[in-house]
Amino acid sequence: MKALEAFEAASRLNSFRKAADELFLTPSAISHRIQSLERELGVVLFHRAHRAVLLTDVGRRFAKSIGNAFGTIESATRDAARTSKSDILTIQSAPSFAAQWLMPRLARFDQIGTDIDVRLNASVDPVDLAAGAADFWITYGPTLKRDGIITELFPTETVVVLCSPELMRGPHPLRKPAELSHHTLIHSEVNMYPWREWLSDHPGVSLNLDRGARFDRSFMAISAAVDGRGVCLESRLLVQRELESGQLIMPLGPRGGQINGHSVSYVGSKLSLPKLRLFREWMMGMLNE
Amino acid sequence: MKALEAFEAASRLNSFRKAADELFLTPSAISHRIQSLERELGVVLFHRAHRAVLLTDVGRRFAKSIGNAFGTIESATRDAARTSKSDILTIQSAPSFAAQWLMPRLARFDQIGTDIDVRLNASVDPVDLAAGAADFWITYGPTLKRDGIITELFPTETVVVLCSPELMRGPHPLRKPAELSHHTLIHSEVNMYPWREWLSDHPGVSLNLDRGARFDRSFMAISAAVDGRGVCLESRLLVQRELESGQLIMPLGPRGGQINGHSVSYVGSKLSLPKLRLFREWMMGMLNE
DNA sequence: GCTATAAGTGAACTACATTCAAGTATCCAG
DNA sequence: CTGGATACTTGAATGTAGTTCACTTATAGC
Repeated sequence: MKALEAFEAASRLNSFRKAADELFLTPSAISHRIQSLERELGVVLFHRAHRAVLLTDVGRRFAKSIGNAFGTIESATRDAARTSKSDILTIQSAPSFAAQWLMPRLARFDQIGTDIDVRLNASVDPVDLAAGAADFWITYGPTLKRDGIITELFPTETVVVLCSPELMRGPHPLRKPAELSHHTLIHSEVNMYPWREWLSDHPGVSLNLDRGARFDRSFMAISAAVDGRGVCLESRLLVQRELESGQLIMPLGPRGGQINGHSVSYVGSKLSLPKLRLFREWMMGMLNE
Repeated sequence: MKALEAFEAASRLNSFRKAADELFLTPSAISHRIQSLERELGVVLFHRAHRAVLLTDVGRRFAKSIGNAFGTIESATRDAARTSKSDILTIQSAPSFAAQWLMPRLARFDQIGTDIDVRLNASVDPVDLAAGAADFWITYGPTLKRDGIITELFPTETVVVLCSPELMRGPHPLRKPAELSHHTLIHSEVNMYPWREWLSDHPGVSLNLDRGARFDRSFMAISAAVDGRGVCLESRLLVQRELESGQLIMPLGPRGGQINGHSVSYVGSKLSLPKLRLFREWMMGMLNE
């Protein structure tokens, strides 16, 4: 093994002395190494001439292969060394969950010392888990079953009415469902529990569902509500941060419509990989907190 | 370096214990080696789980490259080890010189301990020395100069009349040139000193040049003479063996026509290769003996 | 809860590679 | 032609790096 190292250098430099210099050894060491290699192979690798060494035919062929091998080893070593984390975990997530839940918590995952680098793609595009396009796929809404793919539902989410605390200090503080009529409704178009559903759970309240702002992403609706532009109806899962910081409040209380919106899918057999198991465990733990 | 060996085995077998068994070491040694490799690279290569190890992402990538590199090293080692001689020297030679001079002497060249394997092609086809089709090209007759190609003339050859000793015991022993008329002439068609030339060097002798056997290769003419089928006119260079063994004699004495028939060509710059220099020296030495 | 297995740790040892010193061979300069 | 310089070889002495050992930790199966 070490003999090969010496041979590689000596064959490249056509000199034991130069090889010795390169490997910070004495020429004697190179000579010993090459000799042991020649003994092992039963073949003369160098012609010892004048005051130089010259490769034999086998030596030249051997040097070529060994040179290649050392090249790949070197580049592989460089590649490995410049990597910081050992594992890369790719997550494709529904944009709102990514923005509202994952992103704020990912820093904490980095800090539990797992040496895993998380790549987060926020997109609604379908992803081919089996092909390895991502390790986890977090979706909102119904999912389809596939062979080998495990889909786990998130804990049941509660959809509540949310608004900025500023709004309570305005001319029409919101204390009862009926008072919603004084406020701008913020609609999330893909929401599984939209204002229409809310209305049917609150008979006696009448609202004009045509007015208000419409967004196709929940995180935009939430952002609008934080800005005081109206009242939104979103899952508490997505607004934990805003509730904790006081940017949003639940004017009609913490109760609300129950939905099973989010789920996470992954290739079942890949759960043996530590990076998958660790992340799944961490995320499920956080979700159930 | 040794760490890579351990890593290669461990990654392939997914177990330190099995890697240890394969390398005739203790699992502890593998553990130390892998750890030093991980320290060097600054990257975790294996997840240590339960009672097994599992490659990380970088580990897997690294293992792939290292595996390839070890594969080429192994096959190169096998190739080199199954070679017997270190160098292969390819000679293309005029057929008669190959058969009559080279072949009988090559065994002696093998025995001077140069670790060179000689491949001999007996053919009159032109050979592209510059392209490495052969190391030496031995030709008979005129040669053309080319850039970088050195052509050395052989020592002057003497062309003599030759016949089987049997012929001397027949009804017409051959003692004077004029007595040739009683014998069958054997013609070598490519000969530079044919019977016609011999005749003009021996005025007063008359021979019918149309009769007799004709061969396009000297070695066939010589063989015919050995078989007692007639008298041939060949270079002493090609019949040394037959003269020594007594299969042929020079009935009219050792003097004869002087020609410069054979020459050897080679790429000048390749003479620095020991195999070329050694063979050229050996052959020139033998020719001048 | 107990046993068996696999890997991790740190100290002690040992073997092997390296160095050292002397030798050989070749080349070049005076 | 002689003497110095260079490059590799050789064999013994040395020193370090890699291995083993004894023990620990952790997990899985019974």
